[in-house]
Amino acid sequence: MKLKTSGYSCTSEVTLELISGKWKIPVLSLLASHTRRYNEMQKLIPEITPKVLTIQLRELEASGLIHRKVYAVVPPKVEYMLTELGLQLMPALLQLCDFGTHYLTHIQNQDQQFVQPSKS
Amino acid sequence: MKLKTSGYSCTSEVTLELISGKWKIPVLSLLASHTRRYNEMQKLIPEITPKVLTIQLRELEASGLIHRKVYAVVPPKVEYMLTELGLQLMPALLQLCDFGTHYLTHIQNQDQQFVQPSKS
DNA sequence: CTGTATCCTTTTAGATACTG
DNA sequence: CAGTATCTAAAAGGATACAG
Repeated sequence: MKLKTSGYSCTSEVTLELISGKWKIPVLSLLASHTRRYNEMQKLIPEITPKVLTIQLRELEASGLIHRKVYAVVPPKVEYMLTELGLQLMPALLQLCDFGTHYLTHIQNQDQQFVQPSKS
Repeated sequence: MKLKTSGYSCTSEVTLELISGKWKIPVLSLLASHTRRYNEMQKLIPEITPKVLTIQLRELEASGLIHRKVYAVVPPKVEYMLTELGLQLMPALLQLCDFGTHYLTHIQNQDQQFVQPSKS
């Protein structure tokens, strides 16, 4: 996932590209509060396979949003954490949450219009 | 692209799903300022093929972000515009732009560190 | 003018087994 | 523990031609 350097109609596409990937948001959410180890994330997101987890982590690392800290010990120990840049992404992510929440309630209320109130 | 009703770890994933698609942001950007006709958008985004443009428009319509207004005339006339909900998405989109811009300058400055200043 | 239909390529993710 | 390797499936997008 190398970021294009041109051809964007809007810089929001850059951000979108950074967080596009089925497990990027779950991973970033985990790292928002804690430093996490590989194994730990696998357990917290049981549906993700090791291959895909590795890919998502490597892409986030390559884009500079997270840092991979390797300890030279046996057995291996690797910690992942947000970078300063990754931390700066959080407000935008929160706003996406806000709209997502708004959207879900909006959709729900739309449905309600077609539900007949019970005439008790 | 039917929206899942559960299984999100965060509601930002809902929003992300709504705007994921190679041409969704360009389309939304066009509609942010004007009502647009199909043909008009094809000309403004020349790289998009009619099939894909139709798919993206239909998905945005299905998710309630845009409205498709059909005039019963010959030759056909169809106008696309943001819904109220689509309009409410704009602040989040702007914040994605902000971070995207910030990200690009950040990356650029990182590169600069490896450029040796010329010793004239 | 506003699309559809068909075929093909690319991208992304999942299943499963294995390794330093 | 922290990954790789291989194979397969599904989703997304592009090229091109055609239709009401």
